[in-house]
Amino acid sequence: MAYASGAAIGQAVASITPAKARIVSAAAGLFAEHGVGGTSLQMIADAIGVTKAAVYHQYKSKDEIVVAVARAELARVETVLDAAAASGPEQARAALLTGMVDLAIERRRMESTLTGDPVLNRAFSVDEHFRQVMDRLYRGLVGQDSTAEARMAAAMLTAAIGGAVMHPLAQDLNDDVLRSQLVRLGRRFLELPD
Amino acid sequence: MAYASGAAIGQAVASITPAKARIVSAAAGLFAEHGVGGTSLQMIADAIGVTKAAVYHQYKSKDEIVVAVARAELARVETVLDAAAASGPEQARAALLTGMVDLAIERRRMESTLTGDPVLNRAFSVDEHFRQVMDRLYRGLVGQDSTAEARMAAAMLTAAIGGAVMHPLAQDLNDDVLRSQLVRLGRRFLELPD
DNA sequence: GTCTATACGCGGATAGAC
DNA sequence: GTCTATCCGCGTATAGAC
Repeated sequence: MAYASGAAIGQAVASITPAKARIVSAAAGLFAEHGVGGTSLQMIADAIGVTKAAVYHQYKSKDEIVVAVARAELARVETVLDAAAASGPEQARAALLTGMVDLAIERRRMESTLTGDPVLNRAFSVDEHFRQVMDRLYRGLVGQDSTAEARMAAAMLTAAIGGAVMHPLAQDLNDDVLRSQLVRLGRRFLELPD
Repeated sequence: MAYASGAAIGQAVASITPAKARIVSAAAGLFAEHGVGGTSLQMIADAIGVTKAAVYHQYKSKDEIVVAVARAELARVETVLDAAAASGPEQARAALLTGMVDLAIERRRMESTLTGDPVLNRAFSVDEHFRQVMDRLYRGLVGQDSTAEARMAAAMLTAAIGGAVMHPLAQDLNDDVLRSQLVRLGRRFLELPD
């Protein structure tokens, strides 16, 4: 399959009908569990109790569903960025850290797919809007300077958060413990005071 | 597909014939690029220039190939652990850190699949031998205590290293810069002296 | 160890009725 | 919006010759 040009990811969120929303929601969960490649339209259809044809009536291809899921997830990151920006320049970094931690915990299962799935990643990596959002995120975390060290710190921090929530070692920790530890330890990457 | 019980992953490394080694090597590369679900036996066969049937002669199912790949990768982690242990208790943590960094850089492209692929992850997470190796790894990194914080620190550090090497922000850094930054920031995270 | 040939089901995708 | 029915290709897997 060709998997859509990432350009579509960044488009304005089209009017989402309830039927489409159900599909995107179900698809997101299945992608998280089986990966994009391991999720069939039949599985998505079954999950919401309709036939494949009904799914196809909403989205012309699996590709479009992938894009819709990616777009929805990206929107959540933007929400965090906006909220952090609104909290003022002083607390922006800390707010960004806690916001990203919350987001990662919320979608715990999903996280690995979002950051690791080859299909999703390829779609994302060529998408301009996605890059802009990520750029905002990294700048918010490490500041304006684009030294190798600053970039690596941001890379490691986001990878650490995303990877830790679904890590086997963290499986038996409840969300609250997980959150507090992630925020606390995450500060070490940013060299923020405890 | 049923995907093998993880138990098989931990079995002693069977005598690996050259034919099997070629398959495992090709499969590992393809898994990294397309994910496990996105990789067909036809792709593996094509990659090494034989037919599907020839592949099936070596491994009775795709499942077995997945297990073999996982086992091979786990063995590399064990090698790092053994080397670190041999370096003496004083330098063990630092040696472990640099060893894991080297390993991650070596398989840069591969890393996301290893840590993120749902199929691989599920096979791993129920595998006893895998857990033992990971236990050794995180004990080596954060010490004997099994507090939530220690476990989270180990999870975050391994995720950070694995995730950072394939991170968009690190894409334009050469291996040497990447290595030194990872070790430096990793040490800071572990609160080891510079 | 590798091949050709083949079975069988599932995946994505479409047509047309309700 | 959803259905039934159908198409086609590819995926896994097996049999048997060389």
